[in-house]
Amino acid sequence: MKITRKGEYAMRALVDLALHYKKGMRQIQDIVREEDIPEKFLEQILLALKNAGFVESKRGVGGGYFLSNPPDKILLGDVIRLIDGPLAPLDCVSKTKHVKCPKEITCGIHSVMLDVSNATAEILDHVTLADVCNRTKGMAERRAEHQMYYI
Amino acid sequence: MKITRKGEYAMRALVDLALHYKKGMRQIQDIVREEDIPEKFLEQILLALKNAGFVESKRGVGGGYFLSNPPDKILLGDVIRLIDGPLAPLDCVSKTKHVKCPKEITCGIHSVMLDVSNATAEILDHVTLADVCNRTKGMAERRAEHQMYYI
DNA sequence: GAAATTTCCGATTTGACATATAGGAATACT
DNA sequence: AGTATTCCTATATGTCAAATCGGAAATTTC
Ligand code: FES
Ligand code: FES
Repeated sequence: MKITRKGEYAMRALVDLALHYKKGMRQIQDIVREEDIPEKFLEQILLALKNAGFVESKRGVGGGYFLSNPPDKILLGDVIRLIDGPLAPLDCVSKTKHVKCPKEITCGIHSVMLDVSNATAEILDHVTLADVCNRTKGMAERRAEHQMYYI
Repeated sequence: MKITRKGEYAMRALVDLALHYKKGMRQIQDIVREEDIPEKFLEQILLALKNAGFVESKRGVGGGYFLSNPPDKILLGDVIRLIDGPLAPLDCVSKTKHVKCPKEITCGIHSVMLDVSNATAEILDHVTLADVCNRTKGMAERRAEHQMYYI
């Protein structure tokens, strides 16, 4: 699983929306300013996220985007699967797999990559947008504490 | 970390060499026949593996390739890093990283991806070529047992 | 020492895909 | 009507994966 810019932008945008959950609409421009993402590219991404049901939107003046569900109900793994495809590092390990290795049934490499794939999914399918926000907050606080020693 | 064909071929070739460790030279043609890999492509790959010290070679009649070290001393993680680059799913998490997220220092996504990266490395930096061979053997045996019920 | 075999090495090709950008249509508010 | 905002499709651009080509260098064999 390689996470592309598109996937990274999608996650960053969703985290941004999570931080503003239940605080009204959030417009593309707002997210662009906050996250430094190419506007037209983000437009495409939000559209995909909308079609997949992660976010909803409203057009016209005062419109914008907002999460369809609470941040603690959105798994990072699902976002990545939508934007960047399977979590598995090798196609032969993912569901929509093509047989590539001539001896797949007894392929040790396949077996190892299955382990990797499961370990990755185990993490990404348990981390929610809310968790990401909390991590960010925790890191910022711990950093602030450290700063205090130098005041 | 996305594993490319090149990386997959590299691993398959090394496993093939591991299975013939201390049994003399193994020529490109032999590996091609056994593993169904494009010959000229495999040539490039073996050359890279040789320059990195994983294999050694001998030219001319009766020449070929062989592992520089015993199969239980070669880690899958090192092979993948050489051929396909960092194990991390995002560049900002790898050593040779470029700052991409504007708030990297307190980025929750970064933190999660670091976990993923570490989990992946934990597996791939403990699996050797010998382990892969054993897994293959184990799978084949278990499969053979199953077959017996149908005889 | 000529011929056959095998690895070594750089250049080139091809197609796919990542990363956008452009331009306008549709919708909603004032 | 006019403005703001999302929606949608098409197009451009560059990079890289995946291979192919052609010959040079080394080694053995005869
Ligand atoms: S089955 Fe995927 S590498 Fe063998
Ligand atoms: S630091 Fe990599 S996504 Fe934020």
